[in-house]
Amino acid sequence: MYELLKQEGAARRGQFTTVHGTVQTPGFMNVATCGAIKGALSAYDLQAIGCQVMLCNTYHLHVRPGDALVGELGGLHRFTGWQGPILTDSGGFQVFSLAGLRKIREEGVTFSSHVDGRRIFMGPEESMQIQSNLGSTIAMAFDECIENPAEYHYVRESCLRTVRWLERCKAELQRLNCGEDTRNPNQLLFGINQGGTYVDLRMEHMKTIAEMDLDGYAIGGLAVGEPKEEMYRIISEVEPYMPKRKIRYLMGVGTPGNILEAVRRGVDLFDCVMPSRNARHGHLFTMQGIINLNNKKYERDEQPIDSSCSCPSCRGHSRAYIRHLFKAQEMLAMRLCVMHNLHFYNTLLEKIRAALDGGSFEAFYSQYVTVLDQRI
RNA sequence: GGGAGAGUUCCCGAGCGGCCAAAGGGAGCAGACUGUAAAUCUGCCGUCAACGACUUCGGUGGUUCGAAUCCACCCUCUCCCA
Repeated sequence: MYELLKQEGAARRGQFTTVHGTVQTPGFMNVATCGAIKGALSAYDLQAIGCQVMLCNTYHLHVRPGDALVGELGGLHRFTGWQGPILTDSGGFQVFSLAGLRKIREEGVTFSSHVDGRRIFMGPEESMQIQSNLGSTIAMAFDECIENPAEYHYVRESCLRTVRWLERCKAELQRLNCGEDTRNPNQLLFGINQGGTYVDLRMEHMKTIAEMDLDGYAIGGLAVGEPKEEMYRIISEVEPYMPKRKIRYLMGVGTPGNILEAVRRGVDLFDCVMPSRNARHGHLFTMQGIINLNNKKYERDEQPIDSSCSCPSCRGHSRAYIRHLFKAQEMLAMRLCVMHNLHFYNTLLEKIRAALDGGSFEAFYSQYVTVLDQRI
């Protein structure tokens, strides 16, 4: 259940209560596609970096180790050791990212497994069954994340199909939640807005799904190649049609600046692989901007990654040391950097919440919106 | 002392008369990354006044229109026999 606590312009401060705990919003969800944050972080580490929600992936866990196995072992919470809220993405993004390996039909999508090539069929029902087996707190509707650019006609047909798929998802999850052996009878369902870069299709689609009384509403299919101004415009245009009393999630976004802009336009939840992936590649986020620790200029830099940061990595580790660990290909380099970047994202959202609480979000926004995405 | 083999650009290592500034790795330097097929991928990597020029393949001479590639001697290293 979403509760709106305070508003500054379109920006919302709220909280979202689930059976696995309450999420303070705006909030960031930490991506653990295969049940773990890449970079050797355990569920225990998630507490240290201020994680509120863990995000796992339906397709990936279905391929390996198999949702039946996870279910048999008590579901994702027990399996991973993370007791807080878990959101499972539906596999819709893989319809986009595994484009070369799949075929879309009305019933669903056939994938060639990226692991062993075997054929995998996933439609709305299958996606819900898998997510039910996984026992996540929040299930995402199975959608088609459309590539960009795409033809108007194709996008319109795809949106209509995504609506039909959403109806099937909702019906299937209701059925599963009533089952006797269900892992989480309270499993929630979020719908996903699509429409590419066509504002009229976006609005029409949003209006349609807004009437379906879902537990939350996501905007998908953004940050897939379009200019960021276009993404901001689409969020602004679609936002008025999103239910005010439901939580709103912008999928897969983004840079710290993107997040600030989206919060300002009324978004509550985010997830992104950028902090973890970039960390593994030596790119670190700080309140002063972005640094690349691989650069020679940090060879003798005794400062921590970010002097104003209180994460475990910034306590007692210098840039010079972590740079050395990268060059020596020590796993600790990635671990320290992933912890820092995720701590940074979770803390950034915490700062945004504090600003909203204090009525100073606009000031915070203008101070940091350009600084944070800058290379220094 | 005798015999066999090897010395290539920062390192390893291909090349064995022109298509060679010299394959491929590695190292180094820089860039990308947005619901993760990503500890990945891309670019640069002899020098310069740079769509061209110059200097490189242990050293010195030589053969040839042309040599990293062939010949002679020398230096260094490795292995085998004494």
